[in-house]
Amino acid sequence: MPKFYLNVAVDTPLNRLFDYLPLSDNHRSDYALGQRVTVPFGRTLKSGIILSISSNTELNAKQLKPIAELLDSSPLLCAKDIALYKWAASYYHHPIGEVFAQSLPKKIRSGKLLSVELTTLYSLSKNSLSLKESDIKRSPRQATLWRHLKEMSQPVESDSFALFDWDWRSPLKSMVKKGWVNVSQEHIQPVTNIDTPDFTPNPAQQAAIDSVMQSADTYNTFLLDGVTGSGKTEVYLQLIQQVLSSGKQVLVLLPEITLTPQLAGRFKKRLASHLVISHSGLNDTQRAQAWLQFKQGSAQILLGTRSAVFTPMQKPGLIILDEEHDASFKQQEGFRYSARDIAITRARNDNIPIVLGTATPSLESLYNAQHERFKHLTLPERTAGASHPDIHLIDCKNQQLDNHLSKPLLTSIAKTLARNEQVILFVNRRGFAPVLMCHSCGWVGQCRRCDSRLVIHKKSNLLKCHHCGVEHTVPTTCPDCQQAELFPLGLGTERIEETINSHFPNIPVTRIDRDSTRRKDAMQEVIDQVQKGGAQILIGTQMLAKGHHFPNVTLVGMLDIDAGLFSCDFRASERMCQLITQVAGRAGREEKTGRVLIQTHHPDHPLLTTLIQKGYASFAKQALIERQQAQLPPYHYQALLRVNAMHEKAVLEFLDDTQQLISQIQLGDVSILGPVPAPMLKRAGRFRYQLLLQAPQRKPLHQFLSTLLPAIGQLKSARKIRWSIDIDPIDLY
DNA sequence: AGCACGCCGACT
DNA sequence: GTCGGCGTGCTC
Repeated sequence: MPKFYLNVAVDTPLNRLFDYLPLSDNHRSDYALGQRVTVPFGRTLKSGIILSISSNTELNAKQLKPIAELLDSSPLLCAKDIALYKWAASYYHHPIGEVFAQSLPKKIRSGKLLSVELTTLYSLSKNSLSLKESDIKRSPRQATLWRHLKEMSQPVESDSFALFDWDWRSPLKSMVKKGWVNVSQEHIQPVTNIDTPDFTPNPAQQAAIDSVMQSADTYNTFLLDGVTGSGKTEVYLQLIQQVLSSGKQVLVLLPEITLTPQLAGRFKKRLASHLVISHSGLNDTQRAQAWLQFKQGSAQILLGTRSAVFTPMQKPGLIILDEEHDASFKQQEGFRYSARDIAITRARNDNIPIVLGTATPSLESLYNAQHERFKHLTLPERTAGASHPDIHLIDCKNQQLDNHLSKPLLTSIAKTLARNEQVILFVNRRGFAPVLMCHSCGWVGQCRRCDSRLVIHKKSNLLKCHHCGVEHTVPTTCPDCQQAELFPLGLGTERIEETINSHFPNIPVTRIDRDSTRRKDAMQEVIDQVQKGGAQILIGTQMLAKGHHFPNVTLVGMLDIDAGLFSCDFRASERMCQLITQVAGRAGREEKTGRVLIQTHHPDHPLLTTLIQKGYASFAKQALIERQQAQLPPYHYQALLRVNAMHEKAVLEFLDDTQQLISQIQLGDVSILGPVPAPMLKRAGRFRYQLLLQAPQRKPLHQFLSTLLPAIGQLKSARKIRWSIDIDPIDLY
């Protein structure tokens, strides 16, 4: 029997395959690429995937072990899926085994369970249909269930009872017992009542639908660029319907916060198809089920967040990625990837169209559209009922500010409240103030573990480091000069909350940031409270800007946008303009006109004036032109140089070293713009330092890295510090 | 990444 | 003696 070796991608941070022997009584034909295995690795068992089978190995017989178990008789992943994972691993320079492990739902990765669960369906039996309401009056819960089932007029899943806030299980059980309700086990969920509203696309929507459908069987990336309220969702729904009717599947990717049960419900109601959902809020079983059903083709639509981009498709038809610019499509830890860019690669591999939707396109997507790599579709009109909000700048130069609130803003707040309407104030920093300073000697509270400043949290009386999580109690006297002259500098959500409370003592004020919404249902409670209506003020960070829609909010104040104008992060201005545009789009939709007031010390800053006078599209065009004039590439490559050091002393050495390293790295045509004065992140003895790297011309990321990595390799062997490079998965083309 | 091995200083 | 902190090397 000819010998053969299984080349397995093992779930380990080592970037290579490992050779294993087959099980002793197995034949070559028992094995295929894409099968899952468990293998002995070191002294533990790990899961892995067979990526190739070879007839020879470089290892000697003593080093080889047989696999522990073959989990699949037929491959779980097909050649196309494997190719995508391999591409991602090489593109993002991440160990192949971890890429496979992180791209598959936990239960799929290791478990043996691989069958689609049957769905239990409930429907009224024939004899109970003839019942009258009065016959079941004695048990009101059964009556309610009866009415519900009668109304649905077709078999329903148990989750259709979720709308009742009482335990429907036992009344349902007794109804089954009495023969009123039939129970059946089905393979596929029923298609629920379909809403088919009379919808006639406007000309722009129709044009967008037509261009995508014209290339329904070929790869193309469409940038669907439409302001809030221009009807993007309707375009998606029409496209999905058309693709489904040709018997193909659709993958829909959304940012984390957007994928709410409400939205999924809206899709379900409109599309006569089996739809599954995948996001981080679901448990392992639910995710594994969605994965399987989509892979096998029993579900036609998958609605998911970032990680769903890896779900195999039986019959690929279309990919839709909404809010294309959203940062949550980027995985920022471990295997760093951009779901947007992986989705584009997938569409290209599968030869299907992909639609990127947004009201505020990222600059790189806009650049790609300008250079005709993407097709630019615009939806300029707002659909009926939506109105434009006013945006105004408040010049704060030489103005007297009351704890960072200007007079015009305070007056507007008072007027809005008097009309019984609601106000949102944006402050992009949680805590009370970002800096604690000594008036006597200039001492500033700094984190001893990172080089960032400690944020004052007045409610908990703590100084917190927002990077590494260190907490100290707030000192009463200066640690350096012992004077009791410490004062808070700058603003945060807590501070604005305090000031607002003193100005409007009788108005309910809610603070919304990561501190106040940590509790599980806290965000939902806030939303409920706001939807009750009445005059109130919401103070929050940008988490307030996304997803939720507060129709009674007619005034939005933005308090600290100047930081976005001068940040060293080259994406800060882009993000700030996106935020303003999103906020403006949300303020007072429908019958009420919203007003956005932006406090700034730089009302003449070209970014702001362009944005406010001409809108986001003009700002973005302008920003791209400026980069060209400065002979900057349309985008930069950003890499994280991560350095492992062992103890505190090594940090200082490392800091000095970094300056040296920068001068020593020979990067050919790649230049280093310098270390970003971003804080170092320290966690369990690991330190991070950010460098901004720039390639002079457009260059695929992996080429760029092949210049960078050898240079780093030399330094790595020359020095006794361990370091690795992590790529921020932005700007791929 | 883990984990073991092995080297050296500091303790009942 | 031996306990434990951490530098080094290995995982098919």
